[in-house]
Formats: sequence, C-alpha cells, structure tokens
Amino acid sequence: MEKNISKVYEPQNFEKEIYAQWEADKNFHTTADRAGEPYSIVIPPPNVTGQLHMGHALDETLQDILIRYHRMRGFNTLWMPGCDHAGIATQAKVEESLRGEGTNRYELGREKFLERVWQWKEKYGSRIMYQLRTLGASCDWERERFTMDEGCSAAVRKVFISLYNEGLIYRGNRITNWCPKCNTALSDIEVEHLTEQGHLWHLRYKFKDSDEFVEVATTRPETMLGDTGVAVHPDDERYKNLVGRTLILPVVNREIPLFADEYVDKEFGTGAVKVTPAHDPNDFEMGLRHNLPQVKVINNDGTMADGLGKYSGLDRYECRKVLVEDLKAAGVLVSTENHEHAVGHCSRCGTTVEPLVSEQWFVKMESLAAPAIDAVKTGKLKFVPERFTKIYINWLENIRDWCISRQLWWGHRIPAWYCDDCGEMIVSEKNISECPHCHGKNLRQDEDVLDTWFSSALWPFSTMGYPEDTPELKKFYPTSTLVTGYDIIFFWVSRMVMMGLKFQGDVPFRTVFIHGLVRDELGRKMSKSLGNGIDPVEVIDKYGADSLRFMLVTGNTPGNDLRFSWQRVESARNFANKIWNASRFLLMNLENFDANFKPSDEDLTLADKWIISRLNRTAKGVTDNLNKFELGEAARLMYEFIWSEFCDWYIELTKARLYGEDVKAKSTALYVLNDVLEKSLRLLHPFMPFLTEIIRQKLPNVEGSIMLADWFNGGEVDENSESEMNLIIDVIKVIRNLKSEVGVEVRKKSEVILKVSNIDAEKVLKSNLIYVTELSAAEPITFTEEKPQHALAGVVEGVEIFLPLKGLINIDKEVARLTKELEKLRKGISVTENKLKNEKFVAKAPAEVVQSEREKLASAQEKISSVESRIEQLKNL
RNA sequence: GGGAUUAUAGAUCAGUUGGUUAGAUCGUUUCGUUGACAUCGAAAAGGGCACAAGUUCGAGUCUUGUUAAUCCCACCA
Repeated sequence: MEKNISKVYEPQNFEKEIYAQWEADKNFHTTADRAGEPYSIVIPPPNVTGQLHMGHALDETLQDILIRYHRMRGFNTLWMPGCDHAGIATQAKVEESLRGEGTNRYELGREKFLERVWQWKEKYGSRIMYQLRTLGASCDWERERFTMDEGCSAAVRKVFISLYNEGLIYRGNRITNWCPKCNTALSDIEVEHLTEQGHLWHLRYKFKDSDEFVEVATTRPETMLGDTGVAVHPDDERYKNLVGRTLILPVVNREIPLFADEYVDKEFGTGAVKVTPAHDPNDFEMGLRHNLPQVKVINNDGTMADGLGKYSGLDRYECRKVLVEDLKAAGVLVSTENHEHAVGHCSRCGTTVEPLVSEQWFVKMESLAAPAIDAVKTGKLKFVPERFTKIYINWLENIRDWCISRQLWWGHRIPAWYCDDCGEMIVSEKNISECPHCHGKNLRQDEDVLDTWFSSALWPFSTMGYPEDTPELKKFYPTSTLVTGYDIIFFWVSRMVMMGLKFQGDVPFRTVFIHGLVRDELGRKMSKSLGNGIDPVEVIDKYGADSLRFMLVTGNTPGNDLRFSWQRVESARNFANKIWNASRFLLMNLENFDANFKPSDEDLTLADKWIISRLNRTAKGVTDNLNKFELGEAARLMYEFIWSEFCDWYIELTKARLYGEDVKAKSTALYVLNDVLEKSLRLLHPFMPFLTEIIRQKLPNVEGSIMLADWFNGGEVDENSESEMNLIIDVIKVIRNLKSEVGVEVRKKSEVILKVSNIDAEKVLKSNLIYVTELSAAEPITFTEEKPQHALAGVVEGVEIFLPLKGLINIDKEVARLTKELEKLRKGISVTENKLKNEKFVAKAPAEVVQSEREKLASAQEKISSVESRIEQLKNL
C-alpha cells in the first residue's frame, strides 16, 4: 500500500475498498470464535419493503460503534444481521407493483403471489444488506437471518404450539380492530388514535307501547342499523322506571330492550347509549353481559351489509350522510352538535379502523407480562435512558390480549387445520394431511398468517438456532445490548422480553439502549408522504460513511430525537479532512524516520509530555462515556482532542524540531506524533471506521486491521506537564491577542518583554521559550524587572507580557483597553470573593473546593493588581 | 383523562453524579494564502440557561408550581 495519501480527503475513493478488505477476512467481522467474554447484539431487522432510511442509519451506527468498541476490547463479539418479512408492509408493496401490471393477488392466486413476494425479498433484502455494508456495519455476515427462513419459521411453529398447548393461544369470535383497506384484523397497538372534529347526533327511539321516547346520542349514526339495545346507568333517576321496557329501533323497526349497565356515564350526552355489539368494543362487552344479539351491518370492506334495503352496499360514510337525512326527515334526529373525539386509524394505511366481530387468534398476555415486568423491576433488564422503564411497565401492567392473526398471505401461516369430515380443529407443529380424529383427508389449513411481530418477538433466540439447543444460544443468549428506537418499545421490545423469558428462561438482552427518531432539518418526522426523507446512501455518496456516522452520533443524547443537518454532515467531513491532513503531514515527515527509534523519558519535551497526558485523559473519558452509552459525548471528546489539542497545538509545537537539525529531537517528535495519532485512530475507530483504518495501515510498525487492534484505555495523566504547558499556551494566546487587537499580523515578528513574578513560571518559560517564539512570532523575547513604558500589556498568572510597538501605541486607547480588561477581571472574581466572604461556604463546602476558590482569587487578584499598576503607570507618563 | 419529553448564544444542539469566568457546530465581524489542511489558521462580538418559588454554603443541573411546544397511552357513546 502507498505510504502517502492524497491531498484531499475523498472517502469515495477508499471506503468500498476498505470494506472489501474487511469482508475478505471473515475474522474481522466474525469474532464469535474468539476467546473472551461474549458481547452480542441482534440487529433490529429492517423491513424488506425497500431500502435503508435515516433511522436505520442511526440505529446501525450506534450498534456498530458498540460492536467495534467491544471487539477491540477483546470481547467475543457477535452482531447478528437480518431482515424482517414485514407482513402487511411488504404485501402492500408487492400488491402495488401488481396493480401496476394490471393484475392483483387474487388473480395470481396464493402460491404464485408468494413466489412474487419471495422475489421481492431477494432483491430488496440483499440491497439492504449491501447498504449496511456501505455504512460500515461490521455484522457477522455468515449468520445473516430472515424472519421467514427455515430456522425462524421452525421457532415460530414451536412457540405457537407450546403456547397453544398451554392455553395461552386461543381462537375466538371477538370484536377486533379491522382495517377495511388492508382487509385484515389489527392488534390494538397497530391502531393510532387521532383526535377528530365530529358530531354528536341525538336520536329519538320510541317505546313500543307508548308515544314516549328515549333520546340517545351517537357519533356514528350509521351503526344504529345494528343496534340491539339501549343502555342507561342503573342509578340514573331519569330512566329508573323505564328500564326493562321495549323500544322500537327507527328505520329498521326492530324491537330492542332498554336496560341498565354500570358502564354508562350518566353525565355524558343524554345518559342513554345506543348499543351496537357488532361494531363497538364497549357495546360488544355489554352485549355479552346482557345477551344481546350481534347484528353485523358493516362488511369487512367498509360497505353496508345486505338486508338493509337502500343502505346495503353503500360505503359506511356515504350511508351516514343518507341516513342522517332520512332520520331528520322522519323526525328521529332531534339535534346535532359538534363533538371532538378520538378515532382509530390503521397505523399502516391511515384508514379509519372499523371494529368488527370476527374469528381471530389471540395470545393471553397477563401471565406472560408479569415476569417481563419483574425483570425490569429486579434490574435483570435495564433501559438507557432509564425513563423508558416507566413507559414499558405501564404498558405491560395494562396489557390486553394480543390479536395475532392477519388476513394476509405473506407471513407465517397459522399451523391449524380444520377437518371438513368431522369438524375438528387440529393445531400441529408439523404439516398434516390426515385428520388424527376421523382419518379424513379433507383438511383445510387456516388461511390466516401471524402478525409480523410474532416472529420478531423470537428474534434474539430464533436467530441463534432455537428450537435447537445450539452453542450460540449458550454463549450469546441473553444478548448484551439491544439498540432500538422508542417507537417500537411496545411492538417489539416488550414482546421479545416476554417470549425470551418464557422460552429461554432469561431476558433476551441485559440493556435496552433507546434512541430517538431522526427528523428533517425543520424538525419534522421524515416520511414518504412529506417527501422529506433523506437517503443515507446519498449522504454517503457525497460525504462518506464516516461523516454520516459522526454526524449521527454527535450532538445526540440517548432517547432524544435528532435533527438531520447537512451542515453538521459537512462539519463531520471537515473533521475527517482535518485528520486526513494531519496524518498526511506526519507521513510526509516520516520519510526518513527510523521506525525502530524509541525515545527515552529524558528525550521527551514538555509538549510531548503534555500531549501524551492529554491523550491519556481523553482515552479515559472516551472509554467511560462509551461504557455509559454516552456515545455522543465520547465522540465530542475525540473531536476536541484531535482538533483543538493535537492539530492546533501539538503539531505546531513539533514543527521547530521537525524542521531543525537535531536528529534525535526530530525523531522524538515524530515518534510521539505517530504514537498519539495511532492511539487516537484506535479511539476514533468505532465512530469513523474507514478513515481510521486506511490511515493506520500507512503508519510505521502497524500490523493488521485496526478492527482487531487493542482498545487504548489511556495511561497516566501528568498534571504537572499539563499545567506547565497551559502556561505556555496562555502566554502565546495573550501575545496573539495583543497583536490582533492593534491589527498586527500574528506572524509578524515582534519583540516581547516578559516580567515574571513567579520563579516556577520563569523556569518553565525560559526552558520552553522556543514554543512562544514559534507560535506567536515573538522575537526577541527578553525578561525584565521593570515594566516598559511604550508597550501593550497583558497578563497571565505569574507573568506580565509586554508588546513594545513603536508608534502603534496610543496611550489613551491602551488605558481604555486595560480598563475594560480590568472590569472583566473584577467581574470574574466577584462571585469568588462573595463565596469566600460567606462564612457558611467556608464552613460547609468541602475543603478542596474552598481551597481552589482561594487559589482562584489569589491568582485573579494578582492579575488585577498588575493591570491596575499598569494603568497607573501609563496615566503618569 | 393519565404520562413522558423539550424549553441553554442569530440557528441547531451538548453540558453524565449540583462546585472554575456555561460550551460546540453553523452563521456574523476583523485579520491572515510560499511547505498538513481555505474542507484552513488567528482573533472577536453574542447567552446567564422559559418563568416563579423552594432545597443548599452553592442550581442550567435537585423539588414544586406556571407557561409553551411535541409525543405516547386511554373503550365515555
């Protein structure tokens, strides 16, 4: 490989190549056979519906950071990749494409249709996996799984059968949420409740045997066709005497009872509720309690049922319009008022959900939820950030049975058969062709498939070989961390926990690391309908995967949403470019470097010791933050260290040695430059894998991929060198500052006079004067006991700095400038002064805090008096 | 109806366990291009952390309340 690198950072030129290198050696990704403590993550399987979106990019980046970090630390890492078959979503996509061809799934038939979906899956599944590689995801590609592959399907069957045999799965004719457009049942959490402006229609239902009537209020007048009763509260005085009498349902002229039920709210509407057991969940319950018939008046496709005269066949909303007119004309409708209420919509297509009675399969949740609650309460499972614990527990504590059957074709078919000969239902793990009861051959398998989330719930162990007892399960279950968005805590996280506990006897993961949504630049959710989605692949093409990753991880805290920003992508790219060029600088200077050279401690200069100490401190901070899942903070520390310390200061500080004649000094500088850069690359690798890999491979004495290099935990911090170097840096800054304030170019050589009042400071300065000269063009530098008169003045702790600039000094202006400076200093210490004046503070605050405040005050006071005396001096000129 | 989150420079956001003069990025102003980098360097202006009360020697950080925005949950027709 070439030793030098191009002048411009162009990630497009090497990211693909680097990934190919990694993939060629499978050990880079698959470290599952390594020794060491296991660390595993299962990917939240992206839907095979299409392509990776920005949310995936975030999710995958966070996982890759954790995996790469742990891999470097020597963990036995496993990152399980794969896709989800995504029942409704994928089926809808394929149906859409069929529509484009002028056909539909019914014309094709089930078998042919499924073939089409599998073709789709092959195409898009591999595309998604390709996109993951583009992002740099170091998944274990040999283990890639799919929720409908053989193993996962076997797991689904096994789990279904055991839950069924235990009585936790049952089939029932119950009211469920139905989407007329998707033409399938939905679970409760697939229904989104949106507040809508509607009406409350007041209707009069006449008694059978008198001209009296009861007034009911409804938001859905069309359902009155299916009314089989009217309910009032048992304690409602208005109706007490009327309960038990018979009413005549208008339009249909059906006799229906007026009855009492606790459910009714006396305060709402008229206190009397029309009851439609077939089309309202509450009415359904009341219907069961009072033995009311269920009259289905709305079909599965949202049209009105047969037998309703002119209303039959109308769409439910069309019917509403017509019926309201008719009721008005008949004098049944007495009033209409505006009414705001929550209406359920299909989370997939947005259609208003219709509660319908149908035969569906359910999972009894209560006994499954209890251990899942317990796992969190006892700390077996932790959420990061913690606040999601409450949301999770609250949901589980109020859980309702889970409707798992879907009237779709794409998915795991329910393993139940109906015998047309004897009428028995057989639930079986293996496919059957003969009825075990009557030996009849007329068996029909249940047409329905399972909710997608049923198989997703098993993902952490189905991907590891369940129902077989595999080494993977032993080693990697429970997985270490689950990384996912807060939007699927109910859909996925909680169900995995329940199933994991049930079928593996342990939680599926120790920690759930929750992140937020990626929003667009205006803070809106990225969505297809808004067309504001940004394709991560586009960002990668333009700026490189490292930049995208860095942008996604910085400025973001666990659990919070984050805004996509091109500016921040650019700033990440600039950072990458900075590293690139710093490396290029080193490589250029490294040409005649003796790779075997190793400096002794005495060879190290103050700058060397300083940067090594800063690196050690940074490494510790990065490691701590990664362990706490504060990935953004860890990335920020690297950004600051590399840019503001290594590049801005250290590289500049080495230049005198690099361009000088002293070979040993030069070698020492190169050695430290190289060492610090190499360690920094390792620390940065989880965040920017490509850049760090390609650069590190060009450094001397480096073997193998950075992926498998040891993590750098950081060494000793050298407080002394840090504070000494800080003094130098402060002096340089003051000189630059003074020059800048009078409009003198920083690089223009100027005389500088130092008056040092502190003997240690003097020592430090005198032995490191070269740095000041180099970085502030201060030449010559002289030391003095007397303050020079015609000079700008500045001060740092223990040192007064004078910049004699003939002709450029305007005494009045300088006095004004210093006065301003003085005010600033005074303002700065007033807080400290007050603190120390406060007896309680001195008495109660920790001694070290008091001590540091005292030191702060002393040093500030020293600065103040030096500025004061300078002002006096100038005034007396 | 219940719950959560957010409110910090012109914009977008960090600020972990309460303790130096509250930070970054972008933008703005001034200066600077012959040797790592204009995808750059030097310098500067700009906020006192939504509001109020409280706890504390000390609060952006903890407590309570208020306001605003966003989101989740919820079977009042």
